[in-house]
Amino acid sequence: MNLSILLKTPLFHGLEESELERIFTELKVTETTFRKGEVLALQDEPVNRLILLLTGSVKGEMTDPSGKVAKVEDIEAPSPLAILFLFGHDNRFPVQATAREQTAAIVIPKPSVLRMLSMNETLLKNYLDISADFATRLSRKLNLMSLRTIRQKLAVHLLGLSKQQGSPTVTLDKPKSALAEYFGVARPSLEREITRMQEEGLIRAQQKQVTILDRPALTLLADGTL
Amino acid sequence: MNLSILLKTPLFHGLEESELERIFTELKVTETTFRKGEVLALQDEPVNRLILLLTGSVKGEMTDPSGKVAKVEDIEAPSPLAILFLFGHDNRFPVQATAREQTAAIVIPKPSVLRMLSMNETLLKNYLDISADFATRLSRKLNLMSLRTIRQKLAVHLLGLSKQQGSPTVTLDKPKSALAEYFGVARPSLEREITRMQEEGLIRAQQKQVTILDRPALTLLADGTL
DNA sequence: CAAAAACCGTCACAGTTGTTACACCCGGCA
DNA sequence: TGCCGGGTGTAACAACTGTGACGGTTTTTG
Repeated sequence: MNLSILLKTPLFHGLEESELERIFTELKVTETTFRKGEVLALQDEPVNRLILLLTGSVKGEMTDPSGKVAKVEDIEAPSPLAILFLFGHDNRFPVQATAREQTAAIVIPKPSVLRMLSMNETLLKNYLDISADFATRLSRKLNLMSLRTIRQKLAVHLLGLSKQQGSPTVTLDKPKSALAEYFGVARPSLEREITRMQEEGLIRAQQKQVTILDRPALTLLADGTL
Repeated sequence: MNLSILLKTPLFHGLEESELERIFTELKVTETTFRKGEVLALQDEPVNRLILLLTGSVKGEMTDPSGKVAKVEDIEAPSPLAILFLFGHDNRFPVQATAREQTAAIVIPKPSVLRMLSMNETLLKNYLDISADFATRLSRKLNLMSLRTIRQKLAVHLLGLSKQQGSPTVTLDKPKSALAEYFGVARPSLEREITRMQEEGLIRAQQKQVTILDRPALTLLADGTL
């Protein structure tokens, strides 16, 4: 197994190769490969193992009882799968995971994960950090979704980007259609709101570049004061 | 310090008292008391310690730059504070935590938490389970908030309650006004939707009792097929 | 380089939701 | 008993958002 790839992943970052080898040997961890279209995990199946993607990518689909696909999420290697749902009571995969291409992964049974985390404090910290970051994103998105109007969501998101990029002029990270989907709103509605805010002089938007013109007003919007 | 209280909390459940004592002695964990109104944690302050409530309760407030209070959440002892945000990068308290009454808590610095979790596998599993359950709730609520219409939210929520209570007739856990707030919608809008669904024969609602009459239709709604 | 695909901006219209307001019921409490 | 306060049911109207559609632009890709 190629340990050097693993050492570059967030989960095993900072570990010595020898240490990792020791752990994997003791836990009898093995590598599995999936061909395109193969299913790594079924929706609603209990999560009893940790799946770590080494190469390739996986498609997460939420299929309804009626058979229609609801939500899709793509996960690229190297990355863990459903790390947040490995523990807890009544923990099941929220989506069905299917290989989008030839994909290599290591699969570690839940009890072994526990042992592994006990064996190395760095590993434990990495695991906790990854979980927490995931949870933070979840929490942030929940906050966003809790906002009433598209205007507010835009305000919050733009201020966040501005803070993150350290400039009043921000570059949108995704196409606007994807942004609309992220907000959970229709694309034309998002466009309309951008147009309005521009007409009102709150922002200036050209292509993927958006400049914040009236920060105080945006802040008020984000606060829900308005 | 009263360890027997702690042993009943989810985090320390299943541990021997002697074991817990050993851990706390080694980590030099101490108990702190807060008077009513004292601040346990500031909003946006980096989370560098785990706060475990022993007795009393805490009020979580999200204050805006303008000084207005936005969201409130209450946490009763015994319970950990912001357990999900202890790790991760750029992890800060999402709310300001203020004691609502005389409150006792133990505060464990982040490095000590890591050591503690390394020392005992049961403790580690408890911690991971608690985090995961929290994340699951978060995820579930996010799903709910992602639904477009109030009708869908109601369908999902009712089906969930029905499954949980094991009966087609469910008892609402909160007053309808609180339910509306949980959904993030206006109360009259929720009432209207309940009325409509009753007129259409999907449910029968009287007071806090709601009976599911047309489960297939509700399921379709929940799937987003409709 | 040309065709295909993805993205963008905009519109009219329909549907859903929020707002505000009023009446009612019920339990606690002086 | 009579005055609250919280929770409930309902209504009219305004505001916001989604839908479906169209033409134009940019990017990808063979």
